[in-house]
Amino acid sequence: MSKLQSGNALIFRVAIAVPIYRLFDYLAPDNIELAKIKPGIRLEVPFGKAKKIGFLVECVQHSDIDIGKLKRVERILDETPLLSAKDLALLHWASGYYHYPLGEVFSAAFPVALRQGKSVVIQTEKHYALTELGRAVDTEQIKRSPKQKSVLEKFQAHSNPLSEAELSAWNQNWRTSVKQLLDKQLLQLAAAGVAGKNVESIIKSDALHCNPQQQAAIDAVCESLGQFGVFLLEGVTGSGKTEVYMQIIRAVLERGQQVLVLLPEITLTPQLEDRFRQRFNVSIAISHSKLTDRQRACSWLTMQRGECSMLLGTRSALFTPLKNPGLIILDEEHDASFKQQEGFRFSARDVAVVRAKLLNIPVLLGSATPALESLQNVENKRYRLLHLPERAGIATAPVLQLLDIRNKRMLEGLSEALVAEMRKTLDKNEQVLLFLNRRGFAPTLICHGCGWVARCQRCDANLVIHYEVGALRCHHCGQEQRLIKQCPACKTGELTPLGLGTERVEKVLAELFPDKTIVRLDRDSTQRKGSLENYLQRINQGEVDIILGTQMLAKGHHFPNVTLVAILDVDSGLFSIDFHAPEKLAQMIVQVSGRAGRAEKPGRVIMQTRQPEHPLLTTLIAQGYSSFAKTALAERKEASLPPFSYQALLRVQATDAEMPKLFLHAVVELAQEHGKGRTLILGPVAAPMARRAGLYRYQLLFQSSNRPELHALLDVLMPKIEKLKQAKKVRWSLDVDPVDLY
DNA sequence: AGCACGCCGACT
DNA sequence: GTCGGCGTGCTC
Repeated sequence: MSKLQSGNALIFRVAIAVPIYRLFDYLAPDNIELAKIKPGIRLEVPFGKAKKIGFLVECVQHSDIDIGKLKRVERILDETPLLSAKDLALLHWASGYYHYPLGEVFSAAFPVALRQGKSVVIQTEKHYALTELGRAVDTEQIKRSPKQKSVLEKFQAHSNPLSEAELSAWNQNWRTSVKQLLDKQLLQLAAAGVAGKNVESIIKSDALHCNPQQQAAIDAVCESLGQFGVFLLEGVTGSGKTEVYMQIIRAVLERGQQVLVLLPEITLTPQLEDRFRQRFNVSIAISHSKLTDRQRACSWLTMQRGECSMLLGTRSALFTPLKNPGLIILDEEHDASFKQQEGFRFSARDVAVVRAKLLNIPVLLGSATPALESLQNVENKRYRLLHLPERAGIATAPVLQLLDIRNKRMLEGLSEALVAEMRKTLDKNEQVLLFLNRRGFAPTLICHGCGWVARCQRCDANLVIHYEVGALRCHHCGQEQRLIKQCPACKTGELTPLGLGTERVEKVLAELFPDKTIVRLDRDSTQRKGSLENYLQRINQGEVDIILGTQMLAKGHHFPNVTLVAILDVDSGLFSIDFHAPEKLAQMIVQVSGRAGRAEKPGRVIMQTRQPEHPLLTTLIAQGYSSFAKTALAERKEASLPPFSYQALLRVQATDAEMPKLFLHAVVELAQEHGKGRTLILGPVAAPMARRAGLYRYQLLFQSSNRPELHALLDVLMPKIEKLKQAKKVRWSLDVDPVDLY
């Protein structure tokens, strides 16, 4: 009976956001207009006991499941798909490449509200504009309400409407004032600014003059508008990358097309946003994790509808649909935060390239320190290199030098030579920036009497001393306990802090330079909202003499008054088991050195090292990043490491100490049954930190010189891994093209 | 992932 | 005698 019916039944194949490597078949709803049913539309379907939102993948005539057992689609949520056929193809590709369930990939592409099935007519963001009255009124007339006055001045300073997001970015408490100004008819609701074709309406302020290399880069990308091409824009800090971006963006906007700009971190969005807003007269949508779901949904929808021509966002904004795509820019393309580190572990850089290919548009990758993969792609002629070799204007590049600290007396991580250099700089009323990538006071608390060390209960790691809050903290699981005074093992020995953290350096700096203002910038000192901005402002106003900080200093912020940068402990990056470490270290050194100096006051970078002959350091200093990259790539090739081979890392963790290993042994067995071809299977081995947050961790590395072969093996393996009985007792995930191996 | 079903310890 | 622990299995 069911077989007879199956001949003409209409079946929907649906992707649902569950961690299952399979689609689900449903009976089509009754009375549907088949012409309107397109892949990508959202559906509400019964799933187990609950209802879920699914995405239509295809309509078919036949199901492998007995037709009598199929449930019926409850509701069709979209008239038309929210994603284009090309973007749907992108999601299919990503699901296949990252071996991640299609439903989850779809889910990641949609904003929260839409993946929960909300209607697309949801509140789009309101925009406000001055009325005629508001334009004409003198703000002095309302000086008795200073908040309203400042809001009105904000509007008068901008010629175009302001969105809720822009107002929130400017001042958190704008709503009351705006409401009062609306009541006074000084403000009105406005339509969002749409990209015009007319030049006057796009450009607000003039372009800067470009040097020939900048112009060549602009021309190269502009000639490629309307077709696929990958451009790697390599230029040091101050070489004028942003100006190149803006002039290309202008050309795209003039074609009436949209631009997607991706940045690695939220802290960098306001800076670029400001520069874009000063230049362009179009509305700019923003999308990053610090915005509310509603704000993100709004950005997504306005781009999808073509109501906005520019989107500035982080990794997760990559999948935002574009009604009229023209260009993708990915700034700081080497940055590891473009790789999602849990769940759907995609690389925004690599997916952006595939997306540009599908959309037939150019993609522009920018960096002062390109990823080795990207440089190899230049070598392969897959990417085209656009080089900006000098600092724009008259700025000169900082000088890098090694400071040999072997057998030198050290004062809490500072050599006498460095302190002397700091004094010289400070005496000239210039600022000093010290870089140490370890927060807290000291990374180890050891007993001088018996050798006991404060260890984390839940991780294979030492607890870090945080004197300021009187605590011992684990930087891996967040566990915290009171700082103890007496050794719990021998009860007699003296507890001594071992090693160096920013708190400790701050303390010694205060002793060495009692009359100088010191600011420490790390995760602990900038936790309060707005405090980083506050410090940065004080630094650039010259109220600060010495800046001390971690990784967070390496990105984006520029300190023109800093003329001396010191990297206190460059050696800790030289000896890592991860083959990516030298690349990361070189990038960090170049990025940090880019923070300093300006035209008339060039910066100097001192690196304290006990490895002054280390080839990484000497090559980087004597010949620059490009030469370092060549050497590093040659080493990778010699060792058959990426990008000369392809990797996927299977990670496992469990509360049970033995299960992860047993699970991976079962996986190896599966792979052997299937014939692994030329793919190497390395492991199982314990993860470099074998226990973390109470979980035991193991991993298995797949590596092949042939990418299709590797993926063919994973294609067969994944559904089988999912069905392994051991799989239910562990948490496992596959990381394709891993960027850190632990 | 959720959410049920299903067999073994401390409670009104 | 039940409430509920989380082991195991399933979702079209």
